[in-house]
Amino acid sequence: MATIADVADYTGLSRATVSRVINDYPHVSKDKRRLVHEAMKELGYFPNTSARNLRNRRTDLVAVLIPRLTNPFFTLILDGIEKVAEENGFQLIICQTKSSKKKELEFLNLLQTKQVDGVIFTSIENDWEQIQPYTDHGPIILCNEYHHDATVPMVRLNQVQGSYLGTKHLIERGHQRLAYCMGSTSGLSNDRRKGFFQAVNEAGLEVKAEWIFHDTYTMEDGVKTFNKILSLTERPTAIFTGGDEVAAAMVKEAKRNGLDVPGDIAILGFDDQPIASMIEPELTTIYQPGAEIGSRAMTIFIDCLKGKRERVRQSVMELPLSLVIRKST
Amino acid sequence: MATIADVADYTGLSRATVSRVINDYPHVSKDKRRLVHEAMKELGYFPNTSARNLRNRRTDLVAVLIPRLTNPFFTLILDGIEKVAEENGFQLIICQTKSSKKKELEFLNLLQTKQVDGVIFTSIENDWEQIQPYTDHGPIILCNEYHHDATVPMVRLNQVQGSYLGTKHLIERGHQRLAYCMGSTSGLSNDRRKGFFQAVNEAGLEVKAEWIFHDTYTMEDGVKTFNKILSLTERPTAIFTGGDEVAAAMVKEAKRNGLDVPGDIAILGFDDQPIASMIEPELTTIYQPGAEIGSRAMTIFIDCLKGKRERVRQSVMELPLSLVIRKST
DNA sequence: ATGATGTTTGTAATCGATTTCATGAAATCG
DNA sequence: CGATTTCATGAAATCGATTACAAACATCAT
Repeated sequence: MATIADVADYTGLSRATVSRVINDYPHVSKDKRRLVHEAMKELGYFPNTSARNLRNRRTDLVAVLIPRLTNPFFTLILDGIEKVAEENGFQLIICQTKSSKKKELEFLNLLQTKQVDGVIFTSIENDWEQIQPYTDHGPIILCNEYHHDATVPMVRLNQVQGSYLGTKHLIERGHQRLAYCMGSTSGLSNDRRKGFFQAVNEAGLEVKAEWIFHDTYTMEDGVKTFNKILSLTERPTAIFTGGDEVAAAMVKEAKRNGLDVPGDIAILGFDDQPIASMIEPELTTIYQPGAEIGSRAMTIFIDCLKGKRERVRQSVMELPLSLVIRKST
Repeated sequence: MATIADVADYTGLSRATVSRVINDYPHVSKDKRRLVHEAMKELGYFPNTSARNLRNRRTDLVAVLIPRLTNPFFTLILDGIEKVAEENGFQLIICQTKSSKKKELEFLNLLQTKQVDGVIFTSIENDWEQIQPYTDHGPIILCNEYHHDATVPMVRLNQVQGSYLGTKHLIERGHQRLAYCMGSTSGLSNDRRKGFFQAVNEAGLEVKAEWIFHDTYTMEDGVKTFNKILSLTERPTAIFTGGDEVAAAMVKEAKRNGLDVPGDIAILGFDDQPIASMIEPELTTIYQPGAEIGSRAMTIFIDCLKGKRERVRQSVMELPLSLVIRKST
């Protein structure tokens, strides 16, 4: 492969001048500029990125930590990140953590070894205490995650507001007995729970303990939980779910039981995934602007890198969720 | 940041010895080895990747070209690629082409400038003629794509066999009048068409021209096409579709029209996407082993890089599709 | 003791760019 | 016209590692 020295020799100029041409610096005469361009083409020369990175102490590479590539919500975030990255000449390295603490830390090596300029987390497994030391080595942004004591910029979704919105919608449709059905008890769930009860309390409604369900992640879980709800003597007339899959499964199960949705029972999804508009009736659900938080996070990242923004100070940007009213409520 | 020279100074050893310790070479005495490790920890030293890459003439980075990050089939491929990459110490740079010829070529710059060791295409827009020159700069693998005149390894799905399988299944269920409904007229579509007619001809069935539909990509298209089918005087009893979304839309529309699936009309999906098992009735569909071709492609890539395999010779690996029988046929 | 062999370490070249500083030539100014 | 500024170019240092080669020393067989 041809190097800058080859181009210099070929043209009879110095490496410095060739470099100036490559980087389009001023103070190079028209002829030499042309001469160099011709030589580059003639020799099939391309600047070596590793050499440039070494010298420039930058790689224009960003590591994006993502739990699962096959989770559409995270690829949506990735898509948003990519858009801004592409516009600004950054490349992304994908780091699939599979929600493993160990892997997460391993990927942070990329930062220490300067293989990347910085890191964007789209989910975080370790405690902040573990992550904090790495902030010395470059910008770290939390996207779709919130850690109380994190000393970096965070972009998150306002889950409280989102589930408040959805719950209020159910109440406005006249429902008095609401079931709440969630996955884990993570920070995300807590927020949603908070929004749910905020709306419920505001309306002066009561929610019985037996109307609250946890550990409902998959479609199978959804079917099980739905049947539990059916068997209740005082049965809720609306269900707030933690995801569209679960909601879709419930709709399916409701119809199998001869119930009309939303006539007999209303079901609210979460996430506005493709399924939401594919089933009958189409799901009313809550849209999370995944691409949007990705773009925002990347924009903030770039600002940090350019020093336009403090990178080791906590800052929180919160984006609202929105209600997508369809036919299931 | 500390450099190898700092570690050398700190320990009173030479950079060479420190390097030997970093890379775990033999012929370093126990004490010095320990000494160096202590110094590295003490100084917070991490080897600089750009410097190593420059010297080693490798980056352990692979560019993966993908049309859309939000397309689940491609993220499945990506997932397969990632698995093997991770096992072998490679990182992936994602290059979203959005099916643009221009972007595709731009990303190939990464190869010329040695930012990556090679490239895996999961879709290809340009003619091979445009791509061919880049093979000089490192391994290029085609994954999920086939170009007749490409001089590189290709891993592809046997679409002919897949659609033959699906069509045969419809015929075995007793259907005599089959509708065929596809998206574009790309190579992929041609293959599927071939498999379809292979099965149809084998069974001695006739397919009327009016039972063939094109340009059916989205759910809306699916609804439209379905209604066209409904309005036919001699109506097909089974529909072979180009994707699960389209099939799902058709199922929905069939039910809306009071038709029983599969009783009145059978509908076959393609791709086995999550929706397939979420709708009622669950879709019979054709599974494409996306992760599998990804893994295979990455494995081949590594072999090429290590010189274990010719990298500028055409080779084709074909993986079979399989039928997932559910309730819609 | 001698030479052969193996271990441990260091010196210096190298990978391929960018950039500081110096220098001479050309342009501008009073 | 001399002084000053701007332009065009090159020499050489630098970024931070790896490695070929050489040298010093220890080990071992003869």
